[in-house]
Amino acid sequence: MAGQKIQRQTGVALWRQIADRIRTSINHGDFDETGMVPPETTLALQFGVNRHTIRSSLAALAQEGIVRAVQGRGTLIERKERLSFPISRRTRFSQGIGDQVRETRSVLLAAGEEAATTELARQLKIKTGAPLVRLETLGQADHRPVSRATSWFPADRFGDIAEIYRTTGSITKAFKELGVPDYVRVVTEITATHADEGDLTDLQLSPGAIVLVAQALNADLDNVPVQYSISRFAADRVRFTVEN
Amino acid sequence: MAGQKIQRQTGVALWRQIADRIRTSINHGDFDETGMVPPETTLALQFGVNRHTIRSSLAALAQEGIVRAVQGRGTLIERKERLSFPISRRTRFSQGIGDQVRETRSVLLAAGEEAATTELARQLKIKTGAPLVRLETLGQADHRPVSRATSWFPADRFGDIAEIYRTTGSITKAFKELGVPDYVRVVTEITATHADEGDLTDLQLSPGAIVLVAQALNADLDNVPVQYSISRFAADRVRFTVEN
DNA sequence: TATGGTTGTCTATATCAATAGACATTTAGA
DNA sequence: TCTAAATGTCTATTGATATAGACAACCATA
Repeated sequence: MAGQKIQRQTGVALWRQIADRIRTSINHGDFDETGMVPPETTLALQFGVNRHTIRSSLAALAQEGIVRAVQGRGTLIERKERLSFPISRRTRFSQGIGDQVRETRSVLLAAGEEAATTELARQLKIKTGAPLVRLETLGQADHRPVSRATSWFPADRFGDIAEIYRTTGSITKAFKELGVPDYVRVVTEITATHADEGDLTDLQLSPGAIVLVAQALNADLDNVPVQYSISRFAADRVRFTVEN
Repeated sequence: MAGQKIQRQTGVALWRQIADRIRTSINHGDFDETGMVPPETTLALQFGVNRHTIRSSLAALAQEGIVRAVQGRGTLIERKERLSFPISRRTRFSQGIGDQVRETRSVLLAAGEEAATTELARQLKIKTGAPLVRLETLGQADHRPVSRATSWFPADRFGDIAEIYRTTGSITKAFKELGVPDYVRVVTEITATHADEGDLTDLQLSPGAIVLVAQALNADLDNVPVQYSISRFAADRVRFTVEN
């Protein structure tokens, strides 16, 4: 556990800061030898806070299913994971993390049609107001939610993509059926922010958590934009890897 | 302002959540027409909180120099910025954002020698314990801190890099003097976390802020690793752009 | 100069966050 | 079976967070 001090009177409660730090340490493998978090009294000493504050932190982590406290023994680590998510010209959800998990799945949350806003039109190189298909999807790895994405497709070429996606569960396959045998990632923009209400429910996050936001543009092999998407990842579960 | 509700009893104070949201809206250009933040009473109504809570949020933003309240008129937007930071095979700090700001600068905070840890040795493809030069640098754009980085270089090839960097203020130039005419980014890992104490001081962040963390490996044209670095960016000031 | 809209300041109250201490309960191992 | 070490529970107190209401001070403008 790095010796960074925690911040007081910042609008972020100590128990939350400490919970975030312990979660990071778990993901980093700091406690792999024992498979347990250090005793509450030890942590309280390390962080310079009261034991009750540590208990609040561990309670939050237990709520997330990351640790489990056993009276008399200690606090066991139940789960640790931070998926490495490659971002490259050939970025696809399932491919990159396929070797890190047993099963990846993509679920359609919602679908609909809407007119292109100025921003979406600029990205997809179409006219403002042109019809778009919007898909809301949830990416899962081993039945754990990892990302939630909103994607827009030009409706003239991909009017039926929602239905095809619903049956195949794959954007790549849907594209193939609609005459796009292959596509590439043109650009990805990455930002970070606090989790909103949708993130909390869809990604099963605890409030105050951080999400990584990736805005991506995909194009077919003729360099014509086919998909613009905004994906939100649980920051403590993934890591983006940019291979150049 | 997006209609996301704010979270109560999460360990993150309401005033901080709201401050983050307002800052994002400012950066997004939501208030560009008036150049002002909506009145406190309006914001209180929108977020469903007391006016005093909004005042706490605006006070925090004023502390950051983002807004300035004027009695009788309203709260003026003083500054908005979110630099787009390209990540590519030829990523350098100054080049990518050069057209977005008037001046970029890099300052040496500290330098020293240390032995390679297992992790650093693996990245740089050298032996564990081999001597490394460590540089702590601060990247600035128009005199505003944007990123703080820790870099490691194999000492056998780059033993004098600290001194050369101190005079030139450029890694690229230092490499050139040491016989590396060109170098490329091999891989970049991107994560996000809360700001630590060093971030607060060096990046002039308010506590609880988010930082984007980029761990990067650079290699020379023979594909020999020359630099491993961990950079921390103020998440509300930058956006990573991955061109593929 | 009168008015409406805005920020600034004050008091009061309730709840959350954090500390402090004491003791019970459970487990593993000597 | 005793003991040490760990988590579980309880009470009490302090400071930060949030709400509520009232009013002052200031600005732009009709």
